[in-house]
Amino acid sequence: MSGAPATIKDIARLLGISVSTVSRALKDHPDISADTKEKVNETARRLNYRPNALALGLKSSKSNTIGVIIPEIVHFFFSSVISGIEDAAYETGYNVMVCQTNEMYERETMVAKALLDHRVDGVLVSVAKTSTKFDHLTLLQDNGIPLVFFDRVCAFIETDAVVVDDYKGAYMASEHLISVGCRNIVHLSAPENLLIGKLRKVGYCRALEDNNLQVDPYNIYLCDTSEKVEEKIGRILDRHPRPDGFFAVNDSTAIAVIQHIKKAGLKVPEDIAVVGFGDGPVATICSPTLTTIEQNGYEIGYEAMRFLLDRINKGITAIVARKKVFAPVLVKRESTARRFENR
Amino acid sequence: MSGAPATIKDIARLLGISVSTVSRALKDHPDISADTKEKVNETARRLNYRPNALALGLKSSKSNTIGVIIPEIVHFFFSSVISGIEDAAYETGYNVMVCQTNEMYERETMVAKALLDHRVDGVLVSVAKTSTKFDHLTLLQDNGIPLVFFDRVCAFIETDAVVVDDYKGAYMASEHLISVGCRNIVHLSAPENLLIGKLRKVGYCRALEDNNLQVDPYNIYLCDTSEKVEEKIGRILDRHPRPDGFFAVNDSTAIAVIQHIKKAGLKVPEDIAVVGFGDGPVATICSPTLTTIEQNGYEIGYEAMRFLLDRINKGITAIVARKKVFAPVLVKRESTARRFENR
DNA sequence: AAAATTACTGCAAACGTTTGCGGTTTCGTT
DNA sequence: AACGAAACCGCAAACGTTTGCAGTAATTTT
Repeated sequence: MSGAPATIKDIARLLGISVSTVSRALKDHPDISADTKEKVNETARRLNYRPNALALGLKSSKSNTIGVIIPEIVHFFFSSVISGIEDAAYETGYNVMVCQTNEMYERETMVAKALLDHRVDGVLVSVAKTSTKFDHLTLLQDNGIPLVFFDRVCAFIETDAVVVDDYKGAYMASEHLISVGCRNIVHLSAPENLLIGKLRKVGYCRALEDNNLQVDPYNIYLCDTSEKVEEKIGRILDRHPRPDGFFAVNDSTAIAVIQHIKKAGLKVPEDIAVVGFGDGPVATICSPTLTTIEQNGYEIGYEAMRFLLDRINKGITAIVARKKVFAPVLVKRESTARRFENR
Repeated sequence: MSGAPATIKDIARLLGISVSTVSRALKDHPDISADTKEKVNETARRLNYRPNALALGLKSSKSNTIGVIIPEIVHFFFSSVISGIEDAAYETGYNVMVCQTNEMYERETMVAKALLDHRVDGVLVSVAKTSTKFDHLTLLQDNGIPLVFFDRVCAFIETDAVVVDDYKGAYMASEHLISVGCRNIVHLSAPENLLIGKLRKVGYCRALEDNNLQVDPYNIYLCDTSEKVEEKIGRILDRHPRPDGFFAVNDSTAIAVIQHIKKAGLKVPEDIAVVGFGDGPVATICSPTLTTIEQNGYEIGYEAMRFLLDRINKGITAIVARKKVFAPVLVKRESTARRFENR
């Protein structure tokens, strides 16, 4: 009852015919008589025969598996991406190997190699914060494994990418803060080696400049987690003049800021307005609800998978690098809901 | 540059030696001279040689891959579980295939077969809400693939399981509501075919009985998502006498309830106290913050993976079914923070 | 009745690895 | 000078599958 899975050989032995006949019968090959096919199929069913994907993969150099390299799974945006990838993969008969890097470069290189070992047909990757070298990714490409980036793109590698328009999103967020009267806006940013960190910062700067506000370098903090907010928020709120707006690089940072502002006895949005990035479920749960930039992880994952399938089917080199850029949407909520204060 | 991965044959051909020698050299076999080993290793490095896991798997009937069947990835608890599994797998050199069922029985059967096809070394599963037949899971066992359940256990299959003590958690939650003076407590429950749904309901009932409160069947609603809350909350709040406490089967349901109570002009916890289950990050972000039962997904995933590794190493039948039950912890927050009202 | 067709089926190689066994060298002993 | 033993190395089979080719039997054509 509980043994090794049945093979084509087992069927052949049981029926006293050759494995090639069994193989052809199972694939409904015209060479095989209806009678034999019937018998083979019946026996296959009875033994719960299932073709060995490793053998198939070895023979065809196709594993029907794709890899996903992702910084953190426990994260609304990233888990949404995986969900989109999963659904797209399921529809097309692919399996998904998920590898979490926990933002560590070393682990990223390890999992890239593991995916190569497994001869995955393609890899979707969002790079870790700490990754500055990318040999492990070009290694995949050099071995004929197509790559598609999502969200965290690596600028040094020429391939497809699926992202939201980080620059524009940041610009909209910052301009919205200006439009509700903020004049001293702090930006809590992600590291610059991440393209999203850089682009969102540039969007912030540009929005200020276009609205005749000075970009004060002291208003830009490297601060992209709630832990770092904990560390730095005290100093920031004590500054004179006190900032009147925050644009945080992601929602959880923004919410941490809101909580600390409230704890300090100040009011959001009256004293300080806050905007996040991502529009996760927390944005509607916190109080006040959070104005933020929508970023549809599911769609991003789904589209990235479509790109990858294209590359798998057409050959890795057949396509020039494409880019799918989702337009960001500003979702206005309570954390910026105040009357315009003209000066 | 961008071709098929190098094989042991390529190395053999390049060096004019046999594949067996190369294979042994790479494994540092004593039969092979230091000189040859040196040359082989150098060439392997130069060609970026990586052993083909499919070939290894075929030969050894071990894929070094485990499968995870999970209802929904975009879910704090489940993604935490995956994260724990991932980390434990990474430490032990396993890869993880993640399959999302979206709570659909049909999809669960499909992914189970796909995992069987890939000859995964074991499977971790949390069953879908709609699953009432489990042939697809016994199929795995019958093929020698060990199974371990986490959270959503299937009572009809004899194998290891890792869960929190749902009964006790529900008991604690309900008793806590009673202790802050609630006398008319509604339970929003999950379907009974889910063991967690059943156990949490029983815990609720028992807590009431033990405290000399009648269990009113009308106080138990099948309602385990925020959408269902939307549907049913109006009728519930209109009842006379109005409920003064809610014990929801999970946090997102609890928070949806809180939001609707507030919208109805009532106060939490003064008019109605609310307890959830899960202790996700939302519990500290919502307002009032949510009293809830802690459920450490990461630990559950990690431990489930340990169980599975045990079974993989010792053989599927060598172990009697074990159960790891995490003790639930009641985390008291604002949603039940009110003075005790003795009658 | 012989030849040609049709309808089936089997052999063997290949995918990339591992490994038991046997085969050559090369030495050191006597 | 001859022998045994190290020290190296290669052959071939096996894992489960597919597939070109060749083979055999039955049926049709001439």
